[in-house]
Amino acid sequence: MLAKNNTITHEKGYPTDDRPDYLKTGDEPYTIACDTETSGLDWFDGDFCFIATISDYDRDYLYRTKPHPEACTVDEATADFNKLRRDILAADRIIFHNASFDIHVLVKEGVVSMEEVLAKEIHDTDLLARCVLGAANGPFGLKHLATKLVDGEADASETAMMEAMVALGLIKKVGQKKKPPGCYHTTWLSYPDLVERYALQDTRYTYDLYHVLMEKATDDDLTIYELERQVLPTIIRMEHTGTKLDIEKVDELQAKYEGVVKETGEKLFALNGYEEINWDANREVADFLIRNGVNLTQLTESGELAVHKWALEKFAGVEVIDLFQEHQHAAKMLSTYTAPMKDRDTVHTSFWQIGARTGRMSSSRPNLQNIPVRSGPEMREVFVPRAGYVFLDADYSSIELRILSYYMGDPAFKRIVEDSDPFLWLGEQVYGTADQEQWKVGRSPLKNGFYAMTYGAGGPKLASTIGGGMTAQEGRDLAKHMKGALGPGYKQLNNSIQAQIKRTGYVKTIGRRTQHVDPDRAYVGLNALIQGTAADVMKQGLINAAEALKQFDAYPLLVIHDEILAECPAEHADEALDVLRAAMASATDLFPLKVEGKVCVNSFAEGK
DNA sequence: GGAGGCGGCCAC
DNA sequence: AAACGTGGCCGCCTCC
Repeated sequence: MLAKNNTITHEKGYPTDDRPDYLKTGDEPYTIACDTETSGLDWFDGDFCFIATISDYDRDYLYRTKPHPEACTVDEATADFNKLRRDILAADRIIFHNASFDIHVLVKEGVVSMEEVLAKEIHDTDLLARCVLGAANGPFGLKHLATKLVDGEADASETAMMEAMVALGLIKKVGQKKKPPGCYHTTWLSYPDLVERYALQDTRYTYDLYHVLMEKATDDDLTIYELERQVLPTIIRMEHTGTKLDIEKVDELQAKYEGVVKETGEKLFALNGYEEINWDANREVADFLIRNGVNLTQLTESGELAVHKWALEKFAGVEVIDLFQEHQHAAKMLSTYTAPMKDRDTVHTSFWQIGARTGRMSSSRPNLQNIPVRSGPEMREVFVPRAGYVFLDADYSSIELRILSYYMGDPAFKRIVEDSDPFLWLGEQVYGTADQEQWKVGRSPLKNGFYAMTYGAGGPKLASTIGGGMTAQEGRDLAKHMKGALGPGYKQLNNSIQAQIKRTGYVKTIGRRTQHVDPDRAYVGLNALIQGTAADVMKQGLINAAEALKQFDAYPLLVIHDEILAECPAEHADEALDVLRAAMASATDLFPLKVEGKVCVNSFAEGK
């Protein structure tokens, strides 16, 4: 049974003597690692920090920032809080594991201001690990990395605390991931020294991990890590600022989609002989559709009858199909998009700075990088500029094609990409005429097909991407023609990338970012190189954009892969847009970048 | 009840 | 010869 023990002090929580010398870097700049223990994960929404820990080259420090009935009075917590502030401000360099979260917590608690902490040299062992080990080689949790690189027993350190949580009835079993709100705080109240030892150890792991990874890092790794470090403050500020929502518009959309669900639901209910049916249960839906005369044939991965929209495409116009599709779309809008926005004035997404293995960012809770646009602009009307501000929406135009032409190095193709509409040119090459009326495939599907091909699609996949009843053989022919139009440079590039992957297991982007690719999937190499290079460009562009927008009191809010949404005082809109476009375009001079942009007075919907 | 797989669908 | 890529997240279902 776990014993309570409130008497330990935390001046030295780690056996420092047996650590290698390179971890004991007492030199300037004065370097600390810092970690916070919080009641939950929503830094902007009511959670609080009860412990902070700092490790430097030879000591571990604990700060109880909230009182504890047995271990810490209000006065002691106040003293710890003030000491924490002093010690953070005394550092030159601060290492976090996932800096974004801890910085939000420290700022929200009032320990330091955003400007005070971002003035430090901030490091992040999550980003560093992804740069050094390769972003495809996760997981990147602190415990996992520490076990691999610092202390083989690190994984076990969590077990004791999990046992305490089980003893308290907070979780069912050791290893359970989902924990109730305030779980760590509640555990601290009963087992303070246990939780505090755990907190101290994490910070020590973070400090050591930084030095171990720095030892391993190549010059290239440090180059790309430095880019990540430079962009980090902007991303934290974007999360902190958040995006304003039109609450009434959310209500309006919710009411509209609820109406659609109700109306289509009632008609479908009637078609099912007034028997209840769960429209999210695919087996039930398949049975229902068959009973209504729909001849389903396409199968899912596991051999069930598929009811997804591509399988139902050929039945378009059949009443039961149209009703079902409309019902599902409305349900999707409600559950995924309106629900997380409901009754919120501002939405603070979390960005994962290296969220994708290629180096792209991802967004979650909620994901603001996949707000619907193809089915209509209305969901984007929910996102509005603050009073007195407008949005600036700027995106890199056909950046992937520009990167492809850069890597191909073919001057003629380069000119086509830079000076004309490359997809009109492509259609002309494929169909032998500039007259689009005579093309079998229009510009837009051709564009989709082209990207599918460069990402490794074969004939059948290409055909299904383009749709319109194209056969697999026609898909193969089209791929052949498109490759022919690109000239020998395309094949040479693809071959050399695949050869390098089979030889070394990776390729490197222009930002020196390593793209590890499974040699058995070497055909994804071109995509990895292009998408990764686009990510490098965007990150440099975001750095430039944030800096350039400052003069107008404007700032970025969102990054959607090749697009930046910024907020700007209305009176500077036009000038700031020009500056933003120029800043993004100056991200690299290896190839010309074209940036298109719009001022959106009312909402995000005007960007498209 | 939680974890994870699956089917499905939104974006670039 | 053939293989589209990168994500997040919804609800259902099965397993434990």
